Amino acid sequence: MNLKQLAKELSLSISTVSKALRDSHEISIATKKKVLAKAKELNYQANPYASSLRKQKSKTIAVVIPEVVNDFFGPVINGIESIAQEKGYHVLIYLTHEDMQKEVAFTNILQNGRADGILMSLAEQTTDTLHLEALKERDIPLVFFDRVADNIDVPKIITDDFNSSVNATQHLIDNGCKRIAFLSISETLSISNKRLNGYLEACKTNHIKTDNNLVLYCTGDDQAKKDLIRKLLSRKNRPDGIFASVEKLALCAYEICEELKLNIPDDVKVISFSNLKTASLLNPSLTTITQPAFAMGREAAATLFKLVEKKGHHFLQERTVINSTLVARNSTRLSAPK
Amino acid sequence: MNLKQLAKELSLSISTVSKALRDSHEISIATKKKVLAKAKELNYQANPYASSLRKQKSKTIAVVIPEVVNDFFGPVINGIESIAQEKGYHVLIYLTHEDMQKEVAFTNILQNGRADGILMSLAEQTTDTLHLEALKERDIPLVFFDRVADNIDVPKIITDDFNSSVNATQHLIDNGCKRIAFLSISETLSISNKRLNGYLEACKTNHIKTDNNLVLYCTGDDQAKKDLIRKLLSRKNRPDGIFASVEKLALCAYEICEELKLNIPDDVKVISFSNLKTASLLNPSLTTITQPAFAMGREAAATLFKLVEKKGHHFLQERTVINSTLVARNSTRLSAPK
DNA sequence: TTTATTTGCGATAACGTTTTCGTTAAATAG
DNA sequence: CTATTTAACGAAAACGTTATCGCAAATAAA
Repeated sequence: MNLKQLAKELSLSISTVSKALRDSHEISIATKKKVLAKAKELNYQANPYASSLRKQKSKTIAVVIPEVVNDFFGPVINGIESIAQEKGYHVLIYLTHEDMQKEVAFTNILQNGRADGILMSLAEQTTDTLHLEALKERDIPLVFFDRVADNIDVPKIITDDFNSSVNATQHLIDNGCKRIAFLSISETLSISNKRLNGYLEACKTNHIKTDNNLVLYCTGDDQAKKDLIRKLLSRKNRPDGIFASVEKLALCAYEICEELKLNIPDDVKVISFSNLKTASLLNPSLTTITQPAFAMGREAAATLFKLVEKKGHHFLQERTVINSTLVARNSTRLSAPK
Repeated sequence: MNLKQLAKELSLSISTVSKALRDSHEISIATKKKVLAKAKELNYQANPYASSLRKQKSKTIAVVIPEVVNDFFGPVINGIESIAQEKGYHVLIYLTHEDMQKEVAFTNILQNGRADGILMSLAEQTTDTLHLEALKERDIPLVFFDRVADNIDVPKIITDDFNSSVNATQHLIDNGCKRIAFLSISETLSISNKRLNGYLEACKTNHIKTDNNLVLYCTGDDQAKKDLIRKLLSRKNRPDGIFASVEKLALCAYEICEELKLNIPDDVKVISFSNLKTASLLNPSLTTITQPAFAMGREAAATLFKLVEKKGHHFLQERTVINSTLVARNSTRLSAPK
């Protein structure tokens, strides 16, 4: 069922039917009604590809993220999707699995207009940003969230990584930690470094010794991450506090502690950036810095749509910060003195 | 940058360039090389909408699921996406949020050829299936997974719901439960009923009394679900075992137990269909029936592509069953006799 | 040499929309 | 009563591909 057939059924021209369906003022109300009725009767649906081709707009956005089985990216997608639904947009999803090669491949694919805009959170491994510049050059609307590329001049939706990290570290210190390890995911990612800097700052303020051996860059697969953490916690002078910059690392730490029979929080306290739904049900419940994932998703999508719809293109804030909140639970509870 | 411009640069016709890019045998190797080189140089990317319009194929599949913040649907998406990536397909995602109206809206939208095929898992609330029949009528390839519509004649990827439920119930009984409650999500969904029947069967076999009051249909939002469970666990003759048919209900039960100061597993044992990554880290660790989510996603996608590519259309198995595994943990641990 | 066949390429017609322009007839203005 | 505008519609040209032809020239077969 296409316009041609519909037009024939109505004994009208294609253009009239098309205009009627789009509620053009050129068409009389009477014909509009007839057309609408017939369209509904025959269950006519415009071909999206013909439409997109002609209008050079696809009503589609692309979301490029590292993974989806994740209590941060999941709610972000919810946020994005909720706005997209309101606007009648479609959402394409691309998972990099933390692989920069895939990220590059996706951005290349997305240079051909398949999506009207792109929402993106970088892979751990992403170091250079040529592929992102290419998108910028092609003038494809782009918005980063969470894991942003600082050097690319597009809107970014982030949380207050530095301050949150200061607070998290302070929280560990306040609860008695003297030797705190920081678990990072990347040496290059801006978000990692901001969090690291917050940690370093808080240590400095509190005259806590920082040590390169206490900063772990946990890359690779789960096993590799766990091996690193196991080594850290097996040292003679192991840390008494762990600050995980992402959720997965906190869970790895939990598993290793169980394996090594280390008690959380008595032997080692754990705090993490995390949106884990089950944080309060863990053994022990996990103290988290919870990011406003859903809000970030909504904000990112809303910002992207402003770009796509070219309204005040140049007045968009470069970066939008939505604060995280620290939720203290048992994994950082003050231990009774021995 | 389009074919026309590329052709002009090469002093060739549009059709020659097009064929060269698609590696047609009609074109000499020499020209092919020239064309490929120029295309790479000018970073030419075919317009996907023009292509789709012409070929009546979009290289896109749609995934319609209830939610994404979920340790079952998340891995399923991974599975789907992994196959889609191999095949060079794009993935559209639509979230129903368990709302049948949205499910209907999405299926209507997807009747216009935007996607070459659809993967779907029904919403809790989905009762009638007219919207699904419509898809079938339009001959749009469709594959169900997990939450399937039994009466629609398309391939279905499921787990052994009945047997798994029998085993789960038996596990509770073996560990001392005499009075087991079943938490369901829907009165109509086929998957819910299969799981319920497995539970009923096991109870019958073991001469355990079943009682309508022990079967809870937990619909509505989280609060509503919790209210129902709270009421269940506050009864004078409360159950000593809970079988949650989905993960979320197990988590609600955990929260209510904490609220009511009920000890798991001593006061009440809990088992659940669940793919929770943190199941082993919970307090207490949760006994689960773990579904092969990733494999189901891959299988569903692979099946869909067979339909889309029309190879042996009619020889596809109606239903593919991939077994779940029961992982016993502390939430069902045999309690010491009082 | 003549006749077939193959090789390599170009013109052109779709695919189903949207949109710009005409074109007519009726309504309004002068 | 003419002149001009407006209202309502249709014809046709895009949008960027792909695929079906057609057509030479080159090669092979007779």
